[in-house]
Amino acid sequence: MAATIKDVARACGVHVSTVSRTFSAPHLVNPATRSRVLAAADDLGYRPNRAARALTTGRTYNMGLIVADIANPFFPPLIKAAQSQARGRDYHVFVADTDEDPRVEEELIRTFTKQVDGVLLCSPRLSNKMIERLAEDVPFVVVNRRIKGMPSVLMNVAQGAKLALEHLAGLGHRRIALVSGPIGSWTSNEMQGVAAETPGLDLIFFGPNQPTEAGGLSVAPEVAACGATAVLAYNDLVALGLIEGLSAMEIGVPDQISVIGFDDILPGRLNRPKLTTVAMPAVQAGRMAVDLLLQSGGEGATVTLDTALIVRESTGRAQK
Amino acid sequence: MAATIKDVARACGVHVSTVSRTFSAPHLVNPATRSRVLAAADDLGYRPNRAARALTTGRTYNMGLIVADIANPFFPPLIKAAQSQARGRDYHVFVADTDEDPRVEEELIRTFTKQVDGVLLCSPRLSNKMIERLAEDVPFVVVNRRIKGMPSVLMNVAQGAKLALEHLAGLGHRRIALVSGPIGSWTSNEMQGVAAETPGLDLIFFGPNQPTEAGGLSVAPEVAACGATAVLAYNDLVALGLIEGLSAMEIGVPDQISVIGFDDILPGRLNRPKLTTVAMPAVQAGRMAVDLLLQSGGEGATVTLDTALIVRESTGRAQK
DNA sequence: TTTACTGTGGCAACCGTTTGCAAGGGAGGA
DNA sequence: TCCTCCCTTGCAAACGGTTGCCACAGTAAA
Repeated sequence: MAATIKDVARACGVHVSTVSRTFSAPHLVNPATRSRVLAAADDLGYRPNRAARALTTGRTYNMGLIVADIANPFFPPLIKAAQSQARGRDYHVFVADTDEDPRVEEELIRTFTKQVDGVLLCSPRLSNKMIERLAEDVPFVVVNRRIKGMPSVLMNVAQGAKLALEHLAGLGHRRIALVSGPIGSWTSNEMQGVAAETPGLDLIFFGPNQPTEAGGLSVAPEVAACGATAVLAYNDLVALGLIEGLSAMEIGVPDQISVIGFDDILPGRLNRPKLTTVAMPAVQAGRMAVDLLLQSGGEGATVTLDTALIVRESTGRAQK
Repeated sequence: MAATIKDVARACGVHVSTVSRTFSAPHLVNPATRSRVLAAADDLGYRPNRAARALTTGRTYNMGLIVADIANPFFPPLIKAAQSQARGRDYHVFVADTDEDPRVEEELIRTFTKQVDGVLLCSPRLSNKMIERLAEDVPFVVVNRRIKGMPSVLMNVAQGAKLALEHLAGLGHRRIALVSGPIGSWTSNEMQGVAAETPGLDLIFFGPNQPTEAGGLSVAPEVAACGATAVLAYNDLVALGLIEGLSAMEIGVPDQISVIGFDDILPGRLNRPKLTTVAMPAVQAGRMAVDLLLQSGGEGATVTLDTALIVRESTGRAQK
């Protein structure tokens, strides 16, 4: 069995409280004693049991990070950024995947409660109301969702969508397909909102769709049939699936249809044609989310991060 | 504050032990009492504190999953499979990323100790010796690494490499470049072993390399210069980077050089040319690893899973 | 010398749960 | 009627730490 605080105490003839203080309040113990304790601890391979410590202090020094789908390349950079930021603050991040299922999401949050000091909720599929209820048990920071009074990290999707639409308009596109994401996605709503407000465009909405390659693949026929010369897709995965589906139908991108995605994930950069996309500041968002959780103590600060249009090869002039 | 077992006990006039038993040993409590307790618990929104429970029982019903790089698309399917398998066994999986850094890996394992019942170590970068030492504190299942006496899930890399080399030989390739992965990678060693034993081939080794797109990109010039007509890459990411680098040098794949990867990740399927690769059974591996951890209690069972060659567009006949 | 601190370390309660032990009550058999 | 036995529940000690309080030096100030 692993050594406990008692073993260390016995080994160097002091009370457990002295050992405890050696680790959690070193200034309260005499340097000589302290080094004796440290030596004994090192000798026995003692490491404080974080779970036990959490029981009395209420702080676990862990945080949870819940994402809808780890397999979506958008998330890993965010996750890595959060983990490394947390590491710098002496925290650890536990990641869990909900499989896009709100029930799993809720269950996961419940499990995290009491095992972590807070949860980073990325692109949640739960309703605002539910999230607010769960927030009574554990502090949240939500990413890509706006909930009143709750700290959140937002990516400026509206701005990105605007840039994308302007880019398409500049290339002569008028009839544009909007391929949205899953129900309950804040991002999807933002996109649609901006598009609807932009004058002079002829929009066709498709959705809801799975936010994956498969989702894009399956709407490809409808998109092809609707007469749009350009597509704004929910995310890069959808865009990629769409291009795949389109080229299976011998429809060239960007020659016959232009496609823009969101996120700027790796496969989009490797794809032929390379994907034009709205880059989301995932790394920054991961970092900010951690900081917000640690600083705010649950108070509702909102951080909005800018997005940027990256023009590559999947968009071109509209054909007449 | 969240309700504790005491609140529930008080609310329905029984002792805490009765409440405890209602949840962890229901058959020991009178049905009438049980339902009273359940009602009160529900009323107060009581949920057992898993950390506190773990303190006495020694079981957390959590397991850790450590991967070298979540951003490598190879891992997410494995992670998802492990999570869903674990969920079916009433367990939860916490994922952490080491950034390919052995020190972070060790630190993470230490953090997990006592917070989980076991750790799934995927493609570890730590030395065998270190892993064995750490195994004294927490049970492991290692994936893609063979360590004596330790339960492990292996993917039959040797078989896959053999298939790949046969495929290349069949296409007339003789001079083949082997682009390996990071130091300490078992997979890399397996590949090299098989290649070295295959007669009639003229092999050139390149390595160690980062197991990423960047790694592939940076060896591209050397590979191009070495005169090989085909490349076996450590994984798909490296293969993709390589193709990218090669095409930047106006070298066509597969016309001038054939490339085979390992893993069968999504970007490889979307890439142009679509990547020929050795598919790794990541999903199966994730499931098996969970089962092994739960069943074996640390005993050293070894499971080997088959791989399969998937021929797509990045390989072709050798040019004379 | 007394007084008043200050630095150090022991004591014990507590965090939320589990669990071995024992006691009380009722039922059934002798 | 008395004795067992079983069912149900309470009691209290753990699990591995933390922390407020108190006591015991020394030390410096009065």
